[in-house]
Amino acid sequence: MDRRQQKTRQAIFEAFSILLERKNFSNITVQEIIDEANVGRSTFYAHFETKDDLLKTMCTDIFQHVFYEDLKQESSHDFSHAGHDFEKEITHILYHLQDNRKKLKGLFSCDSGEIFMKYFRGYLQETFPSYAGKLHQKAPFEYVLNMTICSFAETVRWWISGDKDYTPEQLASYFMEYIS
Amino acid sequence: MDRRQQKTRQAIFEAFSILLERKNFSNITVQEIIDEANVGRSTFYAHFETKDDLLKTMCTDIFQHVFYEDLKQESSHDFSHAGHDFEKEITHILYHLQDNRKKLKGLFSCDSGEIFMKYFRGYLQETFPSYAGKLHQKAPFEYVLNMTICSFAETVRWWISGDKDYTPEQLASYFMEYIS
DNA sequence: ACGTTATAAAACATTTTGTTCGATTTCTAT
DNA sequence: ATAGAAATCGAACAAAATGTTTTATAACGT
Repeated sequence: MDRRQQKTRQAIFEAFSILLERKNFSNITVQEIIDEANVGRSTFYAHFETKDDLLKTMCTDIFQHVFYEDLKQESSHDFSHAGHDFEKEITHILYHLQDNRKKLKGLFSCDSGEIFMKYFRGYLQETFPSYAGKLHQKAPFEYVLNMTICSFAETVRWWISGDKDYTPEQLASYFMEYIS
Repeated sequence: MDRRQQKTRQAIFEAFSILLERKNFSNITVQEIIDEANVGRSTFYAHFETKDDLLKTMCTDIFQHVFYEDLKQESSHDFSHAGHDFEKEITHILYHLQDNRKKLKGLFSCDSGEIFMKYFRGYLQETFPSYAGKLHQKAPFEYVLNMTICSFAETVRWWISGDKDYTPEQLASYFMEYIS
């Protein structure tokens, strides 16, 4: 990828991130984004179809890092094998999310939050079913799984949006206690 | 209130509700709303400042009914007295929400969902703290309360959005099992 | 150093928004 | 029933935002 493209892409991402902390996604105009990012109008549209597209791209971008590139580098995470510890797994994800705190905060805010959480839940669908399956409850599995995923996503949101100073270990233990 | 005002207000609410099931809040134009509602442009703006205002008004409108007018008519709900049963309380709320299923479904959908859930959680803040206070967990009260409220809101969303045919009693028991 | 490709800047058509005004209909109170 | 008040319609309008196109310039990779 061309250096210039990387630069503009990054500039737009950062500008967008900053603006999201200041105001709602729906009230942000393309004009404001390109002013903050200091790029031309046509350049924006060369990279993204619409503002929605920008948001979606940013979501996949972040989660791609958190769930694949970062996590995959560490060897100790084979979800499928028997002795695997769910709480440890959660803690690891929290560490990687913590590293992206700055980028994440804006995305959690009001309008964009809905889209962002949708993506987040999508990625959690890959990790959580194997754990939720072990909980034997009277409620339908479908319900328990959905709730477990939502609860984790909300836990992270509460942590990041509220600037809570808990460590990943603490937060993971609170979460585990809550869903147990 | 003038009959004409009631009629247009209702027509706009219904049109909006129908459109929300078809497409995202942010992609709905005022033009589409007034076409569907069959009212003039100036009439729309006589009732609501903006599309956002319409959404907010509709949210408060619904919850006002569900949490005050409907619930207050029944005598058996004194949250403060000692023998009060949380699960019964939940069940009651679910009954009233069920009556508004049609109106609610659109509001839960993507873009509007974030605003709607915010209002929903706001109303739950009045009911839930007294219950969440009784759960003694290691996690901060603030966290447990937030999670309990979110979990209930998500439970309702899952129920309504997914057209699940569980009775309020069933759903309440699933929820109670989940948070216990 | 060369051809290629991204960007900037400005101009533009289009869409959506929100306002205004006069004519018309519908309400309420008497 | 009727007169006065109030809400609606519809059309026209200004303002703002979107998305596209063009050309010249600058930065890139080989």
